[in-house]
Amino acid sequence: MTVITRFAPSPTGRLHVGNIRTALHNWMLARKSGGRFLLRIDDTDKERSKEENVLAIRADLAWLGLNWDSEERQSERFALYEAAFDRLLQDGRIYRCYETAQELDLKRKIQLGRGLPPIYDRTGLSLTEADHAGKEAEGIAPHWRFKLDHDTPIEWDDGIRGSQKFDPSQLSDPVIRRADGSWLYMLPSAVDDIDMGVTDVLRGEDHVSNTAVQIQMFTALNAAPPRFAHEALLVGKEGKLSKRLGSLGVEALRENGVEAEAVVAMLARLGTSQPVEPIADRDALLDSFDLSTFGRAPARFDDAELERVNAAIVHQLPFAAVADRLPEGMGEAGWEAIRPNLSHVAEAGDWWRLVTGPVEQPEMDDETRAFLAEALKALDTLDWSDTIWRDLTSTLKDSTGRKGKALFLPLRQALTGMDHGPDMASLLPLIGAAQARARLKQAAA
RNA sequence: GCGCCCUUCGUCUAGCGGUUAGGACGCCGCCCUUUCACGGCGGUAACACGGGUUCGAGUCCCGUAGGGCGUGCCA
Repeated sequence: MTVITRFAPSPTGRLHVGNIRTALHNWMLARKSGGRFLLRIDDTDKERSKEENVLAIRADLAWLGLNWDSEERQSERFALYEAAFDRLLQDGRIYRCYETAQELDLKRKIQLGRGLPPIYDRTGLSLTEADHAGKEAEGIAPHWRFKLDHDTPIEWDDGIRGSQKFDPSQLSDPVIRRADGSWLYMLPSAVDDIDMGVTDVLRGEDHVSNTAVQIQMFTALNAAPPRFAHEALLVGKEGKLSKRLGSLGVEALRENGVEAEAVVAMLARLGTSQPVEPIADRDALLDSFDLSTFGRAPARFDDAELERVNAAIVHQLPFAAVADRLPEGMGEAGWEAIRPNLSHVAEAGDWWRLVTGPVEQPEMDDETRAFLAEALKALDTLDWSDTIWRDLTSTLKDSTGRKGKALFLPLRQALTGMDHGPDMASLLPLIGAAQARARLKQAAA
């Protein structure tokens, strides 16, 4: 059977590392077996859903290379939810309630005060038709709850957490629809998973009790539940990295010059028993993807580690992958000479300036200037080639007797203006004969 | 408060009754490099605590401490 997974963000904000990780794992789960990966925009909440966020979510996923096979929007699927709602209503699995948010809050506080779990007391279930008529006469519309079947224990084999068991009587009947007719997450999600043929639901462990409830919804709708897997959440230094308070957004990562491949490589394996490695090859990552390697303890996300992975990824990037982000005129040879000194692609320009100039040379003493004049003369006797640095230094070594630092440091300083940087052997051919002469001349003067 | 999950080097983790407690990243050192970086090699470093069970416990049980999640007319 074809694996079908989905990523279902609500467009109430932008994606952050926690979201991305879940999206990535779902993408991997599908792609690994040639299955389908769906993007479902959970925008049932008109108030909080913003179109700009939908755009941003698409852009962020695209940037990460998490392509999706189809996109759906819950706001366009209300008819489906309506039908499921009617059916459940017919079957007596939905009932009307009238408590206000404040009343419910109070009830919970009282239960908590008594040391009891804050479970909805099902007052709505015992209302008579006369009660309902009375509310209607008062102009008070009901909100709706799904009635859990207390007699059937809930069980599933979680792809990460193993065997799970829930006693439905320890769960509140969830509100699935507000008085104004708008939908809450629970039912639409289950209905969509059925309708879209989702086979595997992989989400954060903050959803485990939702899964318990939704399994009863699947059953009530006469559908087989998908496979479920709940991954441990990521935590940061400050504590949790929740979807609400998430600090690290994709846009921030991008602005900081982090490569998409670095984000993917790190998030793919963080919290699994496989080491986080700078793997830029998606297929290699896919091959090693395995839910059984996922840990059950929250993993710490460290942005310093992401930076390290990023640097390692940058060192592997081929010229073609970055050509459009490099300074004007910087070819493949330039990229390969400079690449090992970078932690971000954007820094390429800083080093490239050593080639294009102008360079600012440090103060030289008389003796050094004399040596550089000697170097200029030596340069004129040599054929300019890719081995020019070696030719020049060995010639000077013989003629001046200088060696080591005394030999190469003045040359590096005169030629690049700096006392460290990329390998001179690959840099000097890029600087070119004319510029090299000009710089030596200037330094020797 | 209650429920579920979790706790092994600094970090991510392997381990599924008998191990010199393994790997990866970091860190330290060495090599390479006439610089820095890259790369190569080596080293450092851990079973949260207290009780059990057992010939034997990182591994099983109970408790304590600590952490995560849930307990929403959020998703």
